[in-house]
Amino acid sequence: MRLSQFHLATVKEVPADAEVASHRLMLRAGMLRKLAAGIYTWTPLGLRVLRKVETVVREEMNRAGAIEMLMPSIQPRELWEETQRWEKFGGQLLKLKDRREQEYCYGPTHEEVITDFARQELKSYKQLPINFYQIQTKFRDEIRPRFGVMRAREFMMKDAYSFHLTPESLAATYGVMYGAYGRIFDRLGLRFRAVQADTGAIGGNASHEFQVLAESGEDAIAWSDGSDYAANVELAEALAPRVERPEPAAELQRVDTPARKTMDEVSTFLSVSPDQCVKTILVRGEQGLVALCVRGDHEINEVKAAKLEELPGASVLADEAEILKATGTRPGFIGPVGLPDEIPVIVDRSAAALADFVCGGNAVDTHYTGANWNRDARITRIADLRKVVDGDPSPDGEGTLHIARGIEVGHVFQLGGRYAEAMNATVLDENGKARAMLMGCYGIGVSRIVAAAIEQNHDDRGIVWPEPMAPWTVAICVIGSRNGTQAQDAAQALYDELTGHGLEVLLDDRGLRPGPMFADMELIGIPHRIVVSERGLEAGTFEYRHRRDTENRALTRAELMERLLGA
RNA sequence: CGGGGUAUAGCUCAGCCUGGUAGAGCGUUGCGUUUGGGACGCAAAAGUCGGGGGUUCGAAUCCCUCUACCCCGACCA
Repeated sequence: MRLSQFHLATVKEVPADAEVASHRLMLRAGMLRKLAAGIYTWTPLGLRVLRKVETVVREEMNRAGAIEMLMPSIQPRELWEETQRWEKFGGQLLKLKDRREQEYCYGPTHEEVITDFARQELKSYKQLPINFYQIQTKFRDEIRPRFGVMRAREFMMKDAYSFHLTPESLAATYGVMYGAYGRIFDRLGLRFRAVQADTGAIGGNASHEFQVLAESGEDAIAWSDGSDYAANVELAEALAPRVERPEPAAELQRVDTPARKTMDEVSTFLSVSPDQCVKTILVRGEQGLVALCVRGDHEINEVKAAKLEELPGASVLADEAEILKATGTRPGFIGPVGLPDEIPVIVDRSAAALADFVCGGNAVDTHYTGANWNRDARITRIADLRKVVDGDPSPDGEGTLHIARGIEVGHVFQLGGRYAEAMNATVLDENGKARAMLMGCYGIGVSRIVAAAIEQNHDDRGIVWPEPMAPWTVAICVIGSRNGTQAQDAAQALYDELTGHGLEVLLDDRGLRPGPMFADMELIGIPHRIVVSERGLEAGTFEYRHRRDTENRALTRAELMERLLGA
């Protein structure tokens, strides 16, 4: 590509509210233009990168035996009623009406559409297993879109759906997809981890997330330094402490703690370490209020809490009025001692191992000290309720957990029978009996990968693309082109030769001064840069510099070819 | 959904508190100089100050309202 014939749209300034590196750099490099909140135009430059990612994904999906297709982005309400997700999916579902008042949504995912397709197309177990995929624009009406395409509302996604007669077949395809995902992120040159994950709104059994490691990531992942265990913190199990609960040694005592509501305030005021305190929160589930207790230095894990049998369905934090009515106190002073009998008290494993602890006094401005389970406070049940923290033992018994941040770029699920059953998608088995199919689903955030790659690969001059994602592999910069055609001719010849070898080359023939030209090439992150100048030509060399280098090196044409084309 | 903020030239922003007829940098156009790390000079084009309403002799500026965008929170007591 001759740059004079392209639309390169780099800019010097970027809005003050572009916070993360990838967002700023994508705007500066002119890959993106914002159209509305969470909705972006991909410029010609941005699209080249997006296509690179798509290509790798497509090749690996095909290699793994998945079959590409394309489903509509607009989906009828009726289909979503069949799985009850028209209501359950929540505010992220963008709903639309046509001129006849028929209702639709813009697809945030395609389980319903593919299952509908499958129930019409697949009739026999002999057609199974089969795995369909598409690469397509999706829309989720995020509460707070941010960080550019990292958390956009409209985004590009690859989604695949497999169909099976048996759990063994599903597990086999799941394994194949898991392997394909690893290859995709390896090929793209990303540092990532596959972690055990919660299945969330989509539902199902086994599930892994593929997380690109980055400080700016919105997800927290727990990994063990003694094994290959890794899990989303939502899922990571917090083991019970190895020590037995000590015998009570202190008297239960009510103490005044005026206006000390938070754990920090209480522990400072009473000079007691937070790990000798119990904090209690009240949540309202479908069956009434439930008290959840964790140690003062721990936090409740909402995903784990939602799985408690005492809290079926949706639950929310109790409001002040409810708390006052049930306990006679306000938030900040709730404790397990003397709670009404009808409120179940679910205690985290670590909190349950405490003796002589501090907890809320169930009266405004008071706490208890010297409280003990059983003697002073009921335990309905002990459960794993808290988020794991750095330094916890690994759930597999090997090593210690650490917390890292990641950007979720892929997610694989074994969905099981849920959707096929709800939508009556069956095939006949060997005995001629109709059986609901089992499903797997496998997503990759194609546009998010572009942002994630930049988070991992940039410096103060701009983007440093992993080669497979770069918009071009080689940039040729011409210096002194106004003074004559010698350098221009040499650059053109070099361009022709490299292009002839199948390289994607960008020839900067804009005739700019060197400063702006180099700055642009570095900003947009082209891996290899060659400078063609009169000076070099006289010496019989070209000037070469890799994007990661800080020094130029003078190479002969042969040396240059060897470097770029391999031996 | 709650709270806060912003909206002024193509872009990034100042001006608003204290009302008096519109500014800067970058970019763009023309001419000249310059040509190895975001050059310089001269000249120029470019804004219904987000929309609507009000107060006032006079509104970018004060008030009301609508819209869009951004930030924080919305389960840690």
